[in-house]
Amino acid sequence: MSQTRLRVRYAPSPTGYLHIGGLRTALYNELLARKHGGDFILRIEDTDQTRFVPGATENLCSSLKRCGVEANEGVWIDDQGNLIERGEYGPYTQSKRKEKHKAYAEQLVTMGKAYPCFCTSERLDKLREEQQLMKQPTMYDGHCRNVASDETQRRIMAGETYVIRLKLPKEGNVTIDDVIRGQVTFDWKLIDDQVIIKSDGFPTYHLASMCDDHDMQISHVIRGEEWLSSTPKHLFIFSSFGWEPPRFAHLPLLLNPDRSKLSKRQGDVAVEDFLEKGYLPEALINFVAMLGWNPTGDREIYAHDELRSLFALENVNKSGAILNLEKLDWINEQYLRALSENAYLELVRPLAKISVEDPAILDRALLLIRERLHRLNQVHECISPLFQEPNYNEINLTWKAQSPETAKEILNEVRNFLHAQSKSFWEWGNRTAIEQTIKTWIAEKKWQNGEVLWPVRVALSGQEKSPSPFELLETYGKEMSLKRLDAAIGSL
RNA sequence: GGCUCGUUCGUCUAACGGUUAGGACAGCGGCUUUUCAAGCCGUUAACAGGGGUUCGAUUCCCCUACGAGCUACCA
Repeated sequence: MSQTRLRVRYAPSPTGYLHIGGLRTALYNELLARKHGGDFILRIEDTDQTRFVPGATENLCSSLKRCGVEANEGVWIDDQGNLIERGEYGPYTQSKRKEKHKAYAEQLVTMGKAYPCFCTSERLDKLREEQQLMKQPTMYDGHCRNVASDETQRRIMAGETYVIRLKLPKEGNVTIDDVIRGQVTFDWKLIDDQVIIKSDGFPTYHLASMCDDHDMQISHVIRGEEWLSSTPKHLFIFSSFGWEPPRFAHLPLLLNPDRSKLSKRQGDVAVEDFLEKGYLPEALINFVAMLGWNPTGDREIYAHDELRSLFALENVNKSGAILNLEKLDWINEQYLRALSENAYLELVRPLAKISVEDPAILDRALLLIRERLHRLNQVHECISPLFQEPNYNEINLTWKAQSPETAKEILNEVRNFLHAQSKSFWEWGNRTAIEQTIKTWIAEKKWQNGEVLWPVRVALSGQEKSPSPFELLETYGKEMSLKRLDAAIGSL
């Protein structure tokens, strides 16, 4: 086998957003390319004019970019949001290659590997109906397969609309050698004479994609399992031209909880929605990479670069995977915690969406809630209770059977004790010392921790469930802490 | 209906003929503890079924069941 350069491609259609399954396909392509020092190409397959969505290509590119799955060739979005193409095998937008496809199709016709078909869609519909009624396989009946070439010439000249279909063998079989699935065999007679040029002159996926793959010297076609059964047609195109086909690798599907093909109806599938919900791109990549493949089975967290060096296409699973969103949350937490304080704060500050007089206090609070966060979109709901004006009538300031009088008395003593503390007591980072000082003092007073700490904590947070009083004191500082204690005392 | 693919704890997975079938998430229990969260420790839980091949099958082969994909002038 010739020693060709490894070149892979991700080739989505611009019909909307980047699907989470598409992200995984793109990622596996990218991982393989990076692992072997090959090329990863992004090609846009926009041959279906009826499904084209304006802005979809930009969206696709920017979602990929945000996730760090970047092609080194093909369609690319620059920092200004402009689409550009780079590389020697362009154009990388399929509609711009229409003439090449048409020429290839005509070449197939002259070679006797394809033929023009004049059947109307009405005839085809009727045919399919009849076949279904008779429980026959629904296939094109070959009506135009053997029309004499001078007649087809005449009808084309007469302006009849037509499509071009592949003239597939009627006997024998093909076997494809899939990197992931091994050998898969199909009978030719069960494969339909696929349309390769539509009546609007545009090629279908089958022709366009394979010709482009050849022209762009793609060495491995890594795509979803839904393509497995059309691979024989693709192989036929390659062999008709005498081209060496790429290796094929069909990835298992991503599934809904009911095991059907993952769809929008059953939850989020758009990468941008996941990002919007506050999953970190690195976490999403990590998650999606583990859906169908794991380098060892005893580790869950892998950085993108590690994946690049460990990836092995032949070890990808054969069976589909349901998304375990709880695990995604967990992975996201791991990444959230691994962030440096500054990186975390910069990410999270704009999401607090509350106004706090002292920005330093807000930062401290943001750090305080970090370990309670699963997703970034929870920042606001987590942080805002800490800055709401407490309403002490709605919550229980007393611990267990404690009387309000006792609570009030204790809070008063705590207030005075705290008031008397030196400036260094209130410094950020002093949490452990704060705890120690207070606990020692409680012990000296012969109090129980609970009868002091519950009222203090509730007075500070205004919540029955909250971070510890020590953390709150450290976060709020002297002024805010005393203010809240006073307010609580006043309410009792 | 036809063709094709798939099937290890609820979920994601490890195992490439010999293991008490491992890990992770979730669940459950405990510890810690002023509450919650986190953390730590422990624990429940799987080879779809039946035939082969083999000294030995989760692993290889066949059948069945179930699930899925495809069956367009969509990709």
